[in-house]
Amino acid sequence: MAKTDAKTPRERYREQVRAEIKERAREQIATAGASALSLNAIARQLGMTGPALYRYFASRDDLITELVRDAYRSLADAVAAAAAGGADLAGLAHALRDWALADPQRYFLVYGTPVPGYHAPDEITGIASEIMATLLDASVAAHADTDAPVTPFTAHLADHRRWAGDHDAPPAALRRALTFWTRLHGALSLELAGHFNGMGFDPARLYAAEVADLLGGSGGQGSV
Amino acid sequence: MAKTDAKTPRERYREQVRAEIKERAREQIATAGASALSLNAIARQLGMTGPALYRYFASRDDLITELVRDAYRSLADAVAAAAAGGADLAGLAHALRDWALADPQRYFLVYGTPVPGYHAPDEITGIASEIMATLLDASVAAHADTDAPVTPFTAHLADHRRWAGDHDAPPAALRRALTFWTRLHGALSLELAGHFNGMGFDPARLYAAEVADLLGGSGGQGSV
DNA sequence: TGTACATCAGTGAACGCGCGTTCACTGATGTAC
DNA sequence: TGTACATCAGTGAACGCGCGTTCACTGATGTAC
Repeated sequence: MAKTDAKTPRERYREQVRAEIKERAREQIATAGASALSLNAIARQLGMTGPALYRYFASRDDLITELVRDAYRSLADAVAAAAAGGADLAGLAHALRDWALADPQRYFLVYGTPVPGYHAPDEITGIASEIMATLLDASVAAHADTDAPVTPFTAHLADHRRWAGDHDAPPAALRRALTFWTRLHGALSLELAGHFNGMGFDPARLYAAEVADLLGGSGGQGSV
Repeated sequence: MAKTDAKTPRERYREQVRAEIKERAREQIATAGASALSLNAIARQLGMTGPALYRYFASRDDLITELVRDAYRSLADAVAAAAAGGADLAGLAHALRDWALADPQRYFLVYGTPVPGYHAPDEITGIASEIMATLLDASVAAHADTDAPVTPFTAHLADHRRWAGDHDAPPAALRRALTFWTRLHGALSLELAGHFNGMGFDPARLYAAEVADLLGGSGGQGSV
């Protein structure tokens, strides 16, 4: 084992430089948005010339695609780690928020304004499925499903569950996972984009209220 | 009256050219995203040279800011028109979705990834307040408030209602208006960004279910 | 109605810039015998 | 251990490009008397 994946000094150096390039790229994005990312500027920060970066990334687009993939991967890992640590749906929700607040621009790399015409590589859709699967597991574990009423939408989901893969979650759990995703994204993305600034209330409380509502003891919207 | 706001031919011409510039700008944004907007390209499409545009807009940033303001204005008008036409909260929700689907990039001009460091002019925050006020009106009219339970979050909102201006909506209505906004934005923005693509279910039904849930007859998440 | 003047839309040349990317190369690091 | 060769990170020059913006100007449109 140590034999096969032993790394030569050159390999280790390569990986380190790649990592530094990405790090600077992330800084640029955080500072001025993804569209401002410049290979030449990154090279300058690393004390190199522009063309040197082509030893590490085939093109600017390649670098960005890799940053997007890393962001997805990081989110999937954060959620999976929380689940592995025994978190329930509420725990996942707060892991999600922590992850988002730690680096808002990383969040927008995943959920921000799409570039028209851009199509995500398969690897990314695979990671998205991973996240969904973790959500579905927690959603099933959130019980309350046995006596859940059948509604038009849960019925629709029961018939259109391609996105759930081969997960055997009951319709109410499908609905809960989906709602978890859309509602929390709504609250989070408005918060991160600054739309709550100056409004006066505490975004963390809004978020907590939405989470509590999702677990939906009694009365839906308005119960927390 | 006809005297004071009568427009000279020159004024009418100016307004028309300004409108054409904005129209082309919107097309560019819809095609390649806001970062790809180019004054020279717009001028070319209008059969002019680049510098001519400076008769109409002080700078590229100025043009973009105006497009953002127009987008806000258009949303406020759409919502106000629905309300004036007697729409209830559900009606506003569908007016919002129609507006968003009519031009997704316009939606992202309002709710998309923020440019770090950009601060919206006062005029825009004013329009945002208008929208909120319309939402609050409809939220109050959505009754069910008398017997609404006091929750930690509604109590918090009762104490932090700066965003509601001098609207006298009761706490449960504040909560409903806010939730309306965040939940529908969550569902809409994921749909518009293409995150539901290939998942199999019908986004319109998801949206409708969230709307029904907001009006919250019986059982919160899971009732529709 | 006609002439003299003011307004102002649009041009064309120019400035300075930074970008992504290619290419032939140098020189250091690693490998084989 | 030492020599010959291969690998490969990084350079520097160059290409072609398009950008936003300024400036002095031309020429058409509108205004005043």
